[in-house]
Amino acid sequence: MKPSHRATSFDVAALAGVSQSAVSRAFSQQSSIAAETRARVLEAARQLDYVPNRIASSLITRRTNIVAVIVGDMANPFYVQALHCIGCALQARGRQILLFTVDRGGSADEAMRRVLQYQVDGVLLTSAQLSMRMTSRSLDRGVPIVLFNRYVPGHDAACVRCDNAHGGGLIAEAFLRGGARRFAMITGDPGATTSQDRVRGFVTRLAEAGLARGDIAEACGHSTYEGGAAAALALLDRQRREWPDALYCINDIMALGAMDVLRMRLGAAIPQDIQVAGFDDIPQAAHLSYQLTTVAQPVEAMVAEALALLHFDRAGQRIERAIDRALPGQLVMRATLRAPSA
Amino acid sequence: MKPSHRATSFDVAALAGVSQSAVSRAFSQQSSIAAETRARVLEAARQLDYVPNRIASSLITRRTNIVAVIVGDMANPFYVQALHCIGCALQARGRQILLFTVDRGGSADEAMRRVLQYQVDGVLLTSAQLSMRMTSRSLDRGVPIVLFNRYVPGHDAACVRCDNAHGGGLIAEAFLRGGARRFAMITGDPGATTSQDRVRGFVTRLAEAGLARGDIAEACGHSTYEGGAAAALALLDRQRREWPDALYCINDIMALGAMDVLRMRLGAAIPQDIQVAGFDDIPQAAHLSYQLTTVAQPVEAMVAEALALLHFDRAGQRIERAIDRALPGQLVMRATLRAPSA
DNA sequence: GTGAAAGCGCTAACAT
DNA sequence: ATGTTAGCGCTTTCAC
Repeated sequence: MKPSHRATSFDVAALAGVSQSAVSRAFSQQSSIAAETRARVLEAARQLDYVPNRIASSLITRRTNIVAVIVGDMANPFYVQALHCIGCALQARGRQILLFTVDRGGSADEAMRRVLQYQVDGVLLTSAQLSMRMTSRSLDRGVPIVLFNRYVPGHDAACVRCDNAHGGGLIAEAFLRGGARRFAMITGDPGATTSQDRVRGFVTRLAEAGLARGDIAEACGHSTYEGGAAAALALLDRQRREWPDALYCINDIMALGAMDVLRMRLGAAIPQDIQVAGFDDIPQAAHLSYQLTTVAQPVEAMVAEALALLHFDRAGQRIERAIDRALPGQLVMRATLRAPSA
Repeated sequence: MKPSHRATSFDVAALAGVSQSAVSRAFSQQSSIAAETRARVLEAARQLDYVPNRIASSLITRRTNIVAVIVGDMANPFYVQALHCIGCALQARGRQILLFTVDRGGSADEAMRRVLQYQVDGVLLTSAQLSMRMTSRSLDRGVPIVLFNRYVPGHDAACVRCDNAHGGGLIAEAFLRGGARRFAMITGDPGATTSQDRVRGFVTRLAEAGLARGDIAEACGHSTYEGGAAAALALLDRQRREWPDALYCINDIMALGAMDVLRMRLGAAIPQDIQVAGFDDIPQAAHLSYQLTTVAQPVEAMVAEALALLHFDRAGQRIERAIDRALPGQLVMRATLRAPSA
């Protein structure tokens, strides 16, 4: 017969005929306890369906094994992918995600205020802005923060990101190899370094080929399928002969919207009439309908790096600040770019 | 100057010149405390950047304000949508999600074992199987479980789902109105009631129109884009004249894969050569490239219902079991079905 | 190797 | 209305 309520370590101790602290030791790896005693405790625990209460233990150990993840844009498959990846990596280390969602482009300060109520071991922030003040509050309390793909110059928090400028350059080169002459781009949130860097790398590489930024048509879209579609329409809904022959979208989700408008609304053939490229390599980019050429972010490596920066091992220690790790992305050639003319 | 470590209620009490319990009361709504005292406490808390530690308080209140959400299929946009919706609804009530991911089709038992280490207020399970034994363990401990779209007959846990059979019928009727004669379907995990019900409703309605199940071609795909593509290929890669003129996919993500194979690999025109319908109404179904006719699940209502069944108000009380709430879905007509011939 | 005892930060009686 | 006190379930010295 089972107790109607959770068994505690005292219940187990009583059944096993040992002290309560022996029960605690039985469930800890590095405790000195006789193998025979541990076995007896574990058996008693099994009978009572006892599992140590991590919430209770965290009170004294000061580690909850919980990491807060603040996601700013669940509508972008890339961040879903990242979230999934973070979850797997964390679970493999016996930790869990406490999830906080923030409206697209919104401030994470409100979410952070809630985060601080829980004694989380660290905070991972994806695609959301966090004020300096809030960052300091968290860091001062000994709660490390790592920004995922959202570097803020002069910001105190550590940051892991794809080398966005480098990736933008990769796309520019691929376009040039494909024989593109007239360029256009769809940019994202002007305040986000992600967008800025992806644009800068692209423009810089084009400048090396003799193209002035003024010659590159551009529209700013908000980073959704619909945003990409609207931006493409604004950019290209005019006389066909004025069209660019290459369109760079600073992320895949907007590229999908742009492609659909191009083909379905404007009657363009891709890549014959216009070449298209994105950034991120979300799963949909590989769909047969799109076959989008893009830059793949090294998500797994980025997640591994981010978790490393959270410094779980040396809890409570001084947190290094202003770290910025940029990992190179990789060009994934698909069907929206012309193969280099041989 | 700030303390290098988190301030506690004692620190605040000392600064405000009150007792520690007064601090606790100041942060609780329904406590009797003089407005003047509360103000003084709150001001002291502000100075020390104090926030009550929910982990600590949950030890005595036995409520963590944390709800475990186990997600079995992050690759299916529908469950991402549901997760997002759950997060928003929960946050609005001051609660958070502790996220657990499980491999597609895998058992949630292992995740549940981890869930039980935390004192969560409830568990929401989407797209994953949970053994009876594990369900009982959770329920016996007073941790309520609600299955989201994964009804298991005879299972003890409460369940909220879309009326999948009804939805399947809706699709069958729409196909019939569109003049379809020869039917095919791509089913999902044979063990999942979601797939079974969607198939049953479809087949039943077709039977009423005089079609035997044996006349309906079918292939089983695993519920991904690739799975849908592979199933479509297996089902239709033969002489064109043998083709069905209507293809029902039991979820949208497989429908996208099937459509792409149909158009790009098999040269079919949709809906002229073959009509297609899905189920879920994921965001991609509305993309211009797909314009997929489907059944929209009432996600918001389902989430509201699921949270209601978690019974946050009456914590620790007897949990009703074997509840099954099926909410009707709604047909969303788009371009992959022919309009009824007038 | 094991038990006794002291907290971790908080809430909730219980007095006053 | 406020302070005092006793825990919530656990880990961790500290003796033995």
